Amino acid sequence: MIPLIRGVRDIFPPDSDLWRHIKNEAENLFQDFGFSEILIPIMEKTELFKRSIGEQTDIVEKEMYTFADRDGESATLRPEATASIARAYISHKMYAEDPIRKFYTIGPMFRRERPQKGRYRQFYQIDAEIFGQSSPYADARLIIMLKTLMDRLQIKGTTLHINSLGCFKCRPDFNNSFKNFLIKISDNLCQNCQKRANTNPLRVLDCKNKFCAEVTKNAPKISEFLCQECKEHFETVCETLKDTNIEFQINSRLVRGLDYYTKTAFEIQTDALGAQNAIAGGGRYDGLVKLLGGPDTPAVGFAIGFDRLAEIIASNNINYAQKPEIFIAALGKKCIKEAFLWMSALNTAGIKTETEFSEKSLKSLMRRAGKIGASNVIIIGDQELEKKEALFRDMNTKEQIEIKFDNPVKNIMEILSKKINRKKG
RNA sequence: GUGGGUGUAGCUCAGGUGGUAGAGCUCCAGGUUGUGGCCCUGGUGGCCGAGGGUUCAAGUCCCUUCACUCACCCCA
Repeated sequence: MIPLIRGVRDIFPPDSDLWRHIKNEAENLFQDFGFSEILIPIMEKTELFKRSIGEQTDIVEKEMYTFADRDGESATLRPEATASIARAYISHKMYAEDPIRKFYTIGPMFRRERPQKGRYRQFYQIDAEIFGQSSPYADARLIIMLKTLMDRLQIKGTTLHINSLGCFKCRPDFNNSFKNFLIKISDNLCQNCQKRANTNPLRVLDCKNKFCAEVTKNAPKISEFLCQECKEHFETVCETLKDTNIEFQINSRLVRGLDYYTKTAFEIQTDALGAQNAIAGGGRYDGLVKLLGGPDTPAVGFAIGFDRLAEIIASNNINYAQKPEIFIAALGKKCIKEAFLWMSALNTAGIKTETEFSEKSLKSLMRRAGKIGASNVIIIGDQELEKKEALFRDMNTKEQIEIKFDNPVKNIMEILSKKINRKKG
């Protein structure tokens, strides 16, 4: 047997049933919010991710699946979706026809980290982005959409953390002040943070080391440095969330791992997945489109960890598998042939129907019908074949009635619709 | 990249001081003539992660290796 590549996995029933449920809920919701689907490549030129995510980030430095294509070009398996969507926005000059665009995409991402709970090398993200709207209402709308999805999927015990990272005008001031602070307390920081103090100071805030958290307690806060524009922006986002009854907490230590974020940053956290506490994260990235060679375009987006969502929902033990409406139990060769024809006709008519192709006892067939959760069983044996009347059994009520062989699809649909009416009535 | 834990049937796991593998669930077939979920009976299924060593004899001891897993790191 050929083993799997580390960090990748197969998703199959019952998990894949749950996955389909999540995907459907997300897509329906996004459509309601006016988002269109965009499909983007699994791989891109390496340069795209280096430029957008940032050379100094962990993702680019050590986690990307980068390889030389046969012509020598450096290609990379996408570690996230935002860069590609921004690239697509620019390369098709979408802004020319309508600068305001709302997209979503669902698919696999690749990062070469050490696998652990809720973390895989091939993992799936549900991603949504808004281009061309600088208003804080765009941020709020996205967060509302995200929260609504969590509610619809019945994800409980989550907290929404939100922060503002400032913009290109005010963040440098904070960075300088923060760096100076770090230099003073440098000796008390962990080794990692001492390094980060130079390369990517904001990340020090994110350190889980207790001592680092302690000594940075009195560090300058980014909120004190925000320019008027950023401040108002953040306040409006927070107010809007309050007005729409969305609970959140302002977390001044929330920093994101990608360089392109500006202003609003947010994360949905859970304690259900061990160390992997983020199930969704996002924020505003007003500089990215320009950085990638497009016009100056504001943008905001988020990504949800699909695998993590699925793992949380799976603990509810709800079965999302499709169950057949009808199972045809056929006894003997002739009846199996008849059953096959009925099944095909019913499938074509849109009724979920199954049958068994091999000759088995009725008991065995009934067991199978019960096992796969069929609501009704149609029995066709030699007696029925002769009378040209099959037996229709309701598996819940155990009622059995006879149905004529002529036009079985029509007869069966009539029975089924009567039942639905009875349930409604 | 660094540490800890674990590797025995499809799944969950038993297998003191070494003597050539078990249970529950699943699956399959029966429990009298053509009817499911419960129950009963029987059956299928494992080179005990892989390689090497010690021994008359190793799932059980030693070494090596691989995989999985959790944590650090980082993020979704």
